[in-house]
Amino acid sequence: MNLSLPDQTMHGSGEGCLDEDKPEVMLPCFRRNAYDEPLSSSPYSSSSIISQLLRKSLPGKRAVDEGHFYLCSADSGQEDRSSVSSKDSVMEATWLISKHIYLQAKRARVENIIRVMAGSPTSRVHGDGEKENKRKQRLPQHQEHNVGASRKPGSDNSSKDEECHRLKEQLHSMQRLLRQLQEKFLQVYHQEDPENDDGDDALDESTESRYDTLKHELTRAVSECVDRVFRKLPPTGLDTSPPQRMCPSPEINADRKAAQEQPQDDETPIKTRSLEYYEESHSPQDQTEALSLVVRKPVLTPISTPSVKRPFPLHQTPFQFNYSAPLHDSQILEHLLKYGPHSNFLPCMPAAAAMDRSSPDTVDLPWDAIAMRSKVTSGHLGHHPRPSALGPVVMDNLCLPHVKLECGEGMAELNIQEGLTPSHLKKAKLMFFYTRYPSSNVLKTYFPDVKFNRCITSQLIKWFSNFREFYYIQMEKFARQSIVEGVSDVKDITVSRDSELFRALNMHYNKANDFHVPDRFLEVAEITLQEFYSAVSASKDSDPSWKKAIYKVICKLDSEVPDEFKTSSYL
DNA sequence: AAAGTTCCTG
DNA sequence: CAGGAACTTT
Repeated sequence: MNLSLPDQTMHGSGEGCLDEDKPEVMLPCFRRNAYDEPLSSSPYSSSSIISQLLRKSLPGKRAVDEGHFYLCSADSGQEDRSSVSSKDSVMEATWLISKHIYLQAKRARVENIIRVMAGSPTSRVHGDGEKENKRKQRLPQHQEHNVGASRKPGSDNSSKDEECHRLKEQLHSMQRLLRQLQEKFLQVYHQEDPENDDGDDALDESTESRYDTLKHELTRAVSECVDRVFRKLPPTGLDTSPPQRMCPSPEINADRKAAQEQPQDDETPIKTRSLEYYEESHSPQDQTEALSLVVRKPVLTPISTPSVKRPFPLHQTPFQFNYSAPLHDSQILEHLLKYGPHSNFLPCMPAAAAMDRSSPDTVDLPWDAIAMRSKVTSGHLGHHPRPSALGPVVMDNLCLPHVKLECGEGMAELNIQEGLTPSHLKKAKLMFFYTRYPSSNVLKTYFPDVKFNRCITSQLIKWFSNFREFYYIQMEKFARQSIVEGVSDVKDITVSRDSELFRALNMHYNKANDFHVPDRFLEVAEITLQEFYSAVSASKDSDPSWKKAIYKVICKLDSEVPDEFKTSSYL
């Protein structure tokens, strides 16, 4: 059956916002591809999707392998495969993949609906259930509700509803992740692109391979996601949970308390739920800090090494996660986003990259068995000599079954994770060590997993405003204190990691003390303190706006926030 | 007018 | 930290 997909999805509203549920937001050149016919007769083949796509769009052969996708062959017949093509092709591929996923999933859903309807003859024939009115201009908050013919069919067909919801959720989840991936691609390119005057051949080379790897992993991940969607279609609209492989016990680092707070997904629908989290006792003192550090740890799989590989470079802050919503299946993508393609630590697809070398079409691993979720609270407030090395390590992994969660009942919208989570707050705090006055643009790029709107933006800005407030209050306080203590020379004003001031600040922005505060911040703090000291010493504080001058100085001391922070849920 | 800040409160 | 008022800046 050739299910031509409804095409009302093609009114690209120019450009602009990467509004969520608009998978159609594609580059023009992808809008009219020959997607109308199923790309593959076997929707369950998880790997060759991209290949098929490529083969389809370009008769030529050399496509996938080199990681170079020449997609718009039709339009750009004269396109010279010069240097630029690589970059563009990657992005295009990304978009294409995105589109493809959407269509595949959509088709899956349609099939599902049809299948369901087959069982209930009375159902309306136009079960198209999908006519998302991309009306939502702004005020994104509001729930575009869940289309779908099976919205409130009556009192039965609950399984049908669930399926639809689940599918849609997955779609959204994947779309969001894809968008993030796309952004990441762009970021990466924009970073290494501008003036490569450094002209290191070595650098170029490594960059090249980086992209290749990234691309391949993305491709694989996407394929998996698509495949996953299909696998999810229950033959009978019911249980599809594949055999679940329990995850071995996690290794818990002694110095870490474990997690708590289990998201609102308590009522996990029946089966699928295997062990969710390993709950460890956690010190009551930590309770107050709703923040939890979550670290992914490789699930022990046949191939994973016995020793737990540290999921992050020593010099780097450990990744912490905190999903405020149940994870979806597209964890591979999430992983890519968070850890990057070179993390050598693919919890979702254990060593997929590594082992996959030989068989491109491999990976038939049941997601349910691999997908896992780790969680851990940021316990201890103790001081670690090497915070960054220790990091929040304890975690637990679990085989997260697939989706569940139907938010409440009305479930006006899928779990799009609209708001900012405690993890975001934590991340923002750490970012403060680098920038005290981040522009909204910076915020946008550093919080790729956040769907920005006025509220979110203001909230983030407000956060930094609050951070600054605390910061300046501390500065003034300590400046006055040192004056009282008789410090007579500005030169005697210093800020080291041993300083009380630093302690206070660190406690505020890095409570868990698992982040290595950059030296630069110490410098900035010192300068700030000196500014306050000088001002107060000179009795400038008599002027109602004496702080303004200081603010002006400080805002110029902002520095770039490390790229690691750009990953979606870093921290 | 809108965005961004600071300041003050709770 | 969120809200809101007041003010500055664009």
